[in-house]
Amino acid sequence: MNETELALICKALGDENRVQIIKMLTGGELCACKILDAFNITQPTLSHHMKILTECNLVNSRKEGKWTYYSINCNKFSDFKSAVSQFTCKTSPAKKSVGKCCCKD
Amino acid sequence: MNETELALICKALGDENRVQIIKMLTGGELCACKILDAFNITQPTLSHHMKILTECNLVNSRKEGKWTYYSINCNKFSDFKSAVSQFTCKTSPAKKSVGKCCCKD
DNA sequence: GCAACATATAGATACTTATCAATATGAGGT
DNA sequence: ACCTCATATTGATAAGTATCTATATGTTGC
Repeated sequence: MNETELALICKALGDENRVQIIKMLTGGELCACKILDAFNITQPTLSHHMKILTECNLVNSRKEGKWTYYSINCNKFSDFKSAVSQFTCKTSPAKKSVGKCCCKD
Repeated sequence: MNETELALICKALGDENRVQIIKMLTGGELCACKILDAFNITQPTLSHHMKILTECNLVNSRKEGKWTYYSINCNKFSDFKSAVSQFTCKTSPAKKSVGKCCCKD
């Protein structure tokens, strides 16, 4: 996963409502109305959030009759998790600057 | 890590410049000027991005003389990674709706 | 076909954000 | 003290976003 896509997914998760939605969806597929019940937002607002989550492919949608069901896109979500985990945390020693910035070496 | 904090960190990572900055910092501590060199942005813009990254504690800053050095806050970053990985991906079967929404069961 | 329902879209508004130019702050060196 | 350099802050602006109300679309049942 490249940085552009990673940033896009992070942006999608950069809203507490949407994090909560993802959390709900980890329990399995849910219909929009059920998600809506859990929040203090209007139906169009939920629709907006779901669009953001589906457009970055983090969430799948499926229509069945009148209802729309949402679920986590496991493949994309795994990609995201592994992209995040690839940022390994090296505690490199600080470069000693002897009157010079590191940049000027 | 609660959802509020997770969303805050994701929002910080929801900008491609900042993702790139984090990526650079995985190689170890860097001074601001070196980061600036790598981007096509002005110095105040970088300062703005670094503020966002430090205010959510994803990045440490350290002053040494005229220079400011940035590094990843490994603890916070680990917390973030584990919070993300805790969203396990259950591929639960879709609830069969027989003329009813799942919500109305 | 029509009414009821679930969801999406359009349009408006308030808020936030990314960016820049200009300026301030603070540290070192002369 | 003054100049230079690195970074932060301020203020402005354009773009993006979260939310709402109102309306459109599409489905189901009568």
